Amino acid sequence: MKKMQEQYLPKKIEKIVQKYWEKNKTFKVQVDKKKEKYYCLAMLPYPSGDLHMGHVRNYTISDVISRYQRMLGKNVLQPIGWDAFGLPAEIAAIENNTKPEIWTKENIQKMKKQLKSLGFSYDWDREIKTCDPRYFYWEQWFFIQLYKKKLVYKKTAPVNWCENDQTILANEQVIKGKCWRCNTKINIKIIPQWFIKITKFAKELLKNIENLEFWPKEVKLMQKNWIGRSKGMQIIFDIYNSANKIKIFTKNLENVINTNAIILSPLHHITKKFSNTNINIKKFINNKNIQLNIYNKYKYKTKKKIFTNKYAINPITKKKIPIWIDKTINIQHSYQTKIKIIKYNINNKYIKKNSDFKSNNYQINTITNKNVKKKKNNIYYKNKKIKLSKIYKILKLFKKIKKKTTFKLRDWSVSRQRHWGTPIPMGTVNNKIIQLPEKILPILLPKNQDIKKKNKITIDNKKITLENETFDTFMESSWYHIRYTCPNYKYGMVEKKSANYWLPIDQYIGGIEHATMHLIYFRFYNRLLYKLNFIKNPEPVIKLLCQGMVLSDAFYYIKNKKKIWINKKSLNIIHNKKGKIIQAYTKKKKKPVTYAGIIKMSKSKKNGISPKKIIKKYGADTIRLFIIFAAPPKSSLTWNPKGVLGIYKFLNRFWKFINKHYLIKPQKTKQKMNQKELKFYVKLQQTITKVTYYIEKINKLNNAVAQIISLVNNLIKSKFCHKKNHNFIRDVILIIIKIFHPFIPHFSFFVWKKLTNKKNIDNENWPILKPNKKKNKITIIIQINGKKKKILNIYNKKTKGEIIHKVIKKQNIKNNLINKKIKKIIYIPNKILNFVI
RNA sequence: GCGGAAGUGGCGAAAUUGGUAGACGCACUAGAUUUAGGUUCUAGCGCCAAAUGGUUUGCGAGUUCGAAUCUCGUCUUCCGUACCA
Repeated sequence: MKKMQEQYLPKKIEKIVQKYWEKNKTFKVQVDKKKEKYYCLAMLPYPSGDLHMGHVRNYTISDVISRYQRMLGKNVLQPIGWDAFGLPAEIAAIENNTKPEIWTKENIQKMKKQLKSLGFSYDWDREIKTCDPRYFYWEQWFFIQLYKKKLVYKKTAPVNWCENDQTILANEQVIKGKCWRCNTKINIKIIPQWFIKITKFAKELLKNIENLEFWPKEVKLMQKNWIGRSKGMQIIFDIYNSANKIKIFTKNLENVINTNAIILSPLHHITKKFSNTNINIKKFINNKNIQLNIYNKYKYKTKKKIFTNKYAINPITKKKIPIWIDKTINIQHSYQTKIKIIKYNINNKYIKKNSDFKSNNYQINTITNKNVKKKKNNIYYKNKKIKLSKIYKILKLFKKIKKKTTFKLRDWSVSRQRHWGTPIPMGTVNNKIIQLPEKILPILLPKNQDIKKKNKITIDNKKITLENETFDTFMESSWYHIRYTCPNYKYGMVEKKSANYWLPIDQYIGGIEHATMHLIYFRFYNRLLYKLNFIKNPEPVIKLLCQGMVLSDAFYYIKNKKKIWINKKSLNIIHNKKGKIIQAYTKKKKKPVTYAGIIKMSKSKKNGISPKKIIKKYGADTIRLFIIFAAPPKSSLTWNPKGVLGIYKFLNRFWKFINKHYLIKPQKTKQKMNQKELKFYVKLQQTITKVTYYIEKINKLNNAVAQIISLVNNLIKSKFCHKKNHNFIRDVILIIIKIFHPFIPHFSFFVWKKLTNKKNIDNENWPILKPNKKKNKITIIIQINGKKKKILNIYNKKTKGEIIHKVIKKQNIKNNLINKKIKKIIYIPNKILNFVI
């Protein structure tokens, strides 16, 4: 037996272990029908440069779960790849005077190396790069299939337009209504774009949310609201002195009676008609004055609303209702749904501010919670009681009303006016749209990076003008989970045999920010592939885990009215006695800075911590263990350098402790456990049960680690370490190492090899210990009016009467009960005894 | 604006889902060991109080024998809001 290093040297051991895994392809998996499969997937990273802490967290959680499932004897698939197309590559290419593909490739190389240094158990043979033609080939092919099925179409839609740069901007590139580069005011441009008919599946996507048993309820709720089904009625309003009509959707007829204004979006077709005869409206709704995505009404500095001088006629009350145009109505939304009714509440700001509403003085019944029930089926108009059902019948007779169900969900716009993306496999011949023949796929990216130029090809003597736009990158990330099951399959999009075996994903892990968009597209795309008979499951994911963000301290000072962010390292920070930051100033110039609190790690705020440096200093196992231990996966995590050091010290202690005991050869004779050992054995058994529960049932990995750390510290401090029964300690260490393995795989790999002198821990099973029967100690809390007064330990079952009898003899209970009348005694067996006085 | 979530010591957090609030760890304090730092070990540690004890889960009400947990109101922070990924 070789002597183990006294010192814990993670750098050395981690390299050895990682090389072993790589050489032996330990985590390569294949279809094996004899084994139960487990597909564990973390959302694929965008190759932005270096790995950041958010990645480390996401992939560590995924790896812990994968390794745990592997120890349960399952065939675990944990793949990784790169979401390689996207806007940042184009921006970086311009800034660094390079090409997006070169920048992306370099980043992938860097980040791959960093991922490997963290010891994640990926099947690297399945690595996918979405910018690889072998990948997007099938995306283009599938789009053509959808086109054939009439599930895609082209229509006009608004985009952000910068007049100065003559480019279309992403929402992110618009800051406070201005271009982020040249500060020009942004306006909208309406251009033709490709759409996928996700709305056709709105009902199904909504209904199936109920079947997602192991998804977080907040995600399900957000998706429900995003799809936004509402059942109601469509009512037709005539326009006064005009042949035009306005269709209105409402859930409640009462609202219509009380309506005192109709508000149109600037892009509504009626608005356009009005603008033809009214210069003021024309000026007001000029594209230059309208912006996309205004969430808050008060962001517009200029006039937000304009009265059209037109009135609609309320089909119920026959009153004239003023029609207004409001720029702050979400354009994207109202572009389709067309109309909005103002609320009937008399306190509404619209009514208070605008006299036009006031002049329209018919009776308004403000509804309060109290009288809403009474009025449910009736309304009061001019003090007369009218049945709602009667109104409905009359309106229906005149064809002014019909039942309607609407959805908030809009069709998926997939066109992007970008170079660095999957080319859309469509074209035009003599201005007529055609799909490209499948035989010429994949359509590669044009060498010419200028998006404004259209390329032409000749096929079968036809001159085809190619679509110069590319797909939304959500397209790539919507089906990668399927391609991972057959990444190198040449004869089709999906190899059914592998897909049927591996899918659906058993555990999917990613940030909560993807709760609606990505995860809805993901479900939608999976459903499409299911409908077209490529895969067997309509839903992609059984269990979903959404992890929080990684935060850290941030500091800034003000220069020229701008915040200049500064890294913690170049500051002297003064804490108060209790450790709170009270002051900070720069090391060099002693300039005071402002503490911005604990915020999301980002390059721009200069508060990022490089995982690379931490790995170099303390090793992968330390960073893995810390990031899991520091916070529950769901909540955000604050980076604490001292906490990392604490974990490192802990691993050191554990390493040295093992070193002390493994050197002793196992004893041949079996010995019985003594009392202390038996007690520890019970704790070990309980710990395994808890750790299993925390990992598998509630994903509270931080609690699992807390349990193990506590157990190890208990072991190190225990007095039986130097007793004769070395076998006991050896056995205990081996079991602890097993349950610790998913978290610190290098550490455990090395220790296991040394202790067992043969085997590989990667093939070990999760330990199960039989509970050791012990005398049952029962703790009963004695309360007076629900407040704890005493803790009573009993060893044999006792009746309520016996316990009360015993308790009221105790001095402090006696004191509390003197001269008091006991109203009630509540007894919950083996738990609580509460005197109500 | 709309949708979702969170708020517990100096800090990260725990609380078996309505039943001992603060497990586990960091930081801090005191002592021991030590070679300067670090390491390691022992003890203490929500707040008030010398102490019996009292009081504490953003704030304000309510339900209950009993509330961090349920209900209503309110404040703050974070995520998303359809072209960042």
